[in-house]
Amino acid sequence: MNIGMAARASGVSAKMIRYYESTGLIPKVGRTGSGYRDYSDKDVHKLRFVRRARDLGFSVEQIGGLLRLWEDRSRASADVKQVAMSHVETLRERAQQLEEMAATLIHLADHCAGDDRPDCPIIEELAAPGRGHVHHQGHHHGLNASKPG
Amino acid sequence: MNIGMAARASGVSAKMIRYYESTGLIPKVGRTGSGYRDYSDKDVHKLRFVRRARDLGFSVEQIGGLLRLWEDRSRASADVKQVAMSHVETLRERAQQLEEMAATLIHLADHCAGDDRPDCPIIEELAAPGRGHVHHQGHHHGLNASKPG
DNA sequence: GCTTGACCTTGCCATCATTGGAACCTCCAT
DNA sequence: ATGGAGGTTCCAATGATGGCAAGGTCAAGC
Repeated sequence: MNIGMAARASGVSAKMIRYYESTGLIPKVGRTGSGYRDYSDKDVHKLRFVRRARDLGFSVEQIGGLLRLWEDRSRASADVKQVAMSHVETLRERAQQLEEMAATLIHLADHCAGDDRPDCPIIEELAAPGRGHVHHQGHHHGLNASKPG
Repeated sequence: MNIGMAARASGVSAKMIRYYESTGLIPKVGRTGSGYRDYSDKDVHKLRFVRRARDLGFSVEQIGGLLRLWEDRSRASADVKQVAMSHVETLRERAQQLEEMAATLIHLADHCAGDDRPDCPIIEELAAPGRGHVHHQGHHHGLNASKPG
């Protein structure tokens, strides 16, 4: 099966399949005589696994761990559960931080008339860290890069 | 004031101050005879504004808009409020998606014994999209890049 | 057999915010 | 004068993905 077929069947773009292969997340597949990658149903199965884990917010690195767990028939279900629950915690922390930001903004906006006058407590609060509630969490990096939708 | 001082006073790293200047988010400041950037209290004020807006999850691009609104004394408070509320909505959507992922994982984990036996519905569900609840949202990019903590 | 179009290959660039490092220059205190 | 702290520029990397370009390949139709 060509990479395009595998992409359609797995929901992982051809681009990403090649990327996953290049990073070692998934093993190199065989090639046809002319150099085309050749995928088996089993390969597609693995790609679907990756896709679903991505949909659940696991990083590619974490998925590497999940794949290893998947293929290790002797591992305890507790090992998998531990990874899953640890990820749940991370997800919830992120969600809560986003909601805290939203709450702070709502709070600021509540005091803004929202009419055609220029006075705006939102801007003023951003400009002058007065009595406001803007939580500054430490390094917050790439927070905006998360555009899940 | 040197860039290091300005960094400490604003909470924006010197590195990022230079970056913001290079992208035009903040205007170029004056230089001393020897080429050092020289910051006034007003410059630091602006940097603090940027910092606080970043803490609230605004993108650098959005902050550009906020700075323009800040400096436009004739703009209506409604304009600011609109930007803020629109951002609130974005934040809440992201938060909800993260929570949906968490809920799905919790659901899977609920059916996992979490003991030393290998049978694990979490892995099985990832492997075989059976009756599960994994929501696959479309493009979801950079979801993991958001490591807020 | 030749053309056409769809598909594959590799490789490089862009994103977004941020950090790190190298190589070099400047300031200040000893 | 020397050392160290801190400034300057430029380049690279992160993570996951999309996009584009130049070229090879395959299958269908003429």
